[in-house]
Amino acid sequence: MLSGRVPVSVYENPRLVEAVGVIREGLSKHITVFVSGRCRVEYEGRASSTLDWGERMIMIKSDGSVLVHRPVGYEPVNWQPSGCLFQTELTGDGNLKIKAIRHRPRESISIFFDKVYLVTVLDLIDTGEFALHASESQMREAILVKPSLVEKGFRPISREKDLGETGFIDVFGVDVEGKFVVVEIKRNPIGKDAVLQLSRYLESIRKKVNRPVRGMVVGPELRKGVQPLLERLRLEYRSLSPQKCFEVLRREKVKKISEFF
Amino acid sequence: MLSGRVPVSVYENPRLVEAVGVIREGLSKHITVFVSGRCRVEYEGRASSTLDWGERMIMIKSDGSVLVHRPVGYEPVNWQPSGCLFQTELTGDGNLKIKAIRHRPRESISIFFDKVYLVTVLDLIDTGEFALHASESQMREAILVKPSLVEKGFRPISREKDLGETGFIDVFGVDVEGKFVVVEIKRNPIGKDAVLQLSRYLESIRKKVNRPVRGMVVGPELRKGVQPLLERLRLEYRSLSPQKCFEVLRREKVKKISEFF
DNA sequence: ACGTCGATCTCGAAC
DNA sequence: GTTCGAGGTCGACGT
Repeated sequence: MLSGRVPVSVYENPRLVEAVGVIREGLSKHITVFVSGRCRVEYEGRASSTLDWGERMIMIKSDGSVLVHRPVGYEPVNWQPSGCLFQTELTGDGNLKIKAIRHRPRESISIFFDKVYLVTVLDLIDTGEFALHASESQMREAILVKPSLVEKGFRPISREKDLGETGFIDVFGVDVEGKFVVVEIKRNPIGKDAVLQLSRYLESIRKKVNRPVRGMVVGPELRKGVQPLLERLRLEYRSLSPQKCFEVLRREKVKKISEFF
Repeated sequence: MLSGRVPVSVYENPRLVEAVGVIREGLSKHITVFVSGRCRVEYEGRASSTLDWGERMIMIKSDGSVLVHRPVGYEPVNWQPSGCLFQTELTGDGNLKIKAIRHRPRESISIFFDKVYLVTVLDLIDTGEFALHASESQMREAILVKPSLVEKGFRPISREKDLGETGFIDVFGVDVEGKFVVVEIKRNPIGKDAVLQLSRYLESIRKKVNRPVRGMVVGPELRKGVQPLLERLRLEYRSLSPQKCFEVLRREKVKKISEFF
């Protein structure tokens, strides 16, 4: 913790005029302001909305983003993405008004409080790294690191091959007999859409190369009803879980570090 | 306010063991718990993620949803949708652990605090109505109320017509000359995807009716490059803003009320 | 239960 | 700057 920094300051049941001062000061310092109280909200922009009086929580972050949260629900009922400018004031009829405006697109939300239960000003420091594992691109990485995840003897030639209008191929390679293999990777259960997409890719490639090309979908499982479609289109399926790929990449990382020393 | 209800209770810089008690009590009462402190987060489920140590804000709502917010960014860095079950405890190495588990899909997040700056328990009541104006379905409503928004003499026949595998038509009707008109409504600028979708709908309908059918996209504007595609496919465009539709519906509402009295 | 579609989607990358 | 696609998308609605 930095010397002298007070991470959290709390103001309980402030008068509205006091709350205005605290909120303005927090916003001017570009730190986080958390307000709870009775309010109504108006939004005007890409759409427009009104939210009648009720008790809620408002979070204003240092990057100028705003969240209005009801007591239930994962999503904020009203919000503003980062980059807002703020006006905080007492209105003529004695409410506390916070207005957040952004440009491009031009939109604003106005929050009117007639009672504030709590204002918290938070000066937080967060440099911790966030890492999401086993995404679709990481599954591709894992296959390039360890091609046998697809099948024994598989050798990748290129990744993310551009087919022009048709789209991209996840992995393109040759099998143990030298036949081309087009691999379509999915992190989620494979549906008909993915199979048809692969089918379109194959059609595009077969036009160009004029020799046998295998098509393979790779993912954690097949949705039901997809197997017959695969057979009809003469495509193949290889089971591969994101977790397995994560393991492969983790081992590779360890290997690289031990080679380095 | 309900007699005796204390909307907000604040605990500043509690010892972790005290924080455990307060959080458990809040969760058991199914009210909102807000925690700020130094923490790390692990997620395991559809994907997996790790978030290293840093100072953040955690919101746990009465419906069992969880949000982990960094000091910047509109979106939570980690979260859990509603319906979670919770375990709150001190770990062997003296951290405060909050674990939120949900089933279908099976996933969990674990939040480990080594310092808690603030625990706030909020017993909020929020019955205020939320109204969003000028959605896509409201644009359809407006067209049914006032068909001339599409063009003079247009008469709607049906809405949300099912085309089986192809999808749905927003509005289907006849023009002043009795020709069929298929209307595709968009609240946002119209891109190629919407035009191609309309084109597929038309193809499907023309097979069935075997007489002239006009296709029209209706929305606030055309994305650039879409005009040539419209011309090539012999489709039409009619400008209509969500705001205009909102106005039409508002006037209709006023009219209905005045007819009632 | 599963699948499709819209969203004040948000966010990031590519062009 | 705009456009395009992915997301632990979420949430609503229909089957």
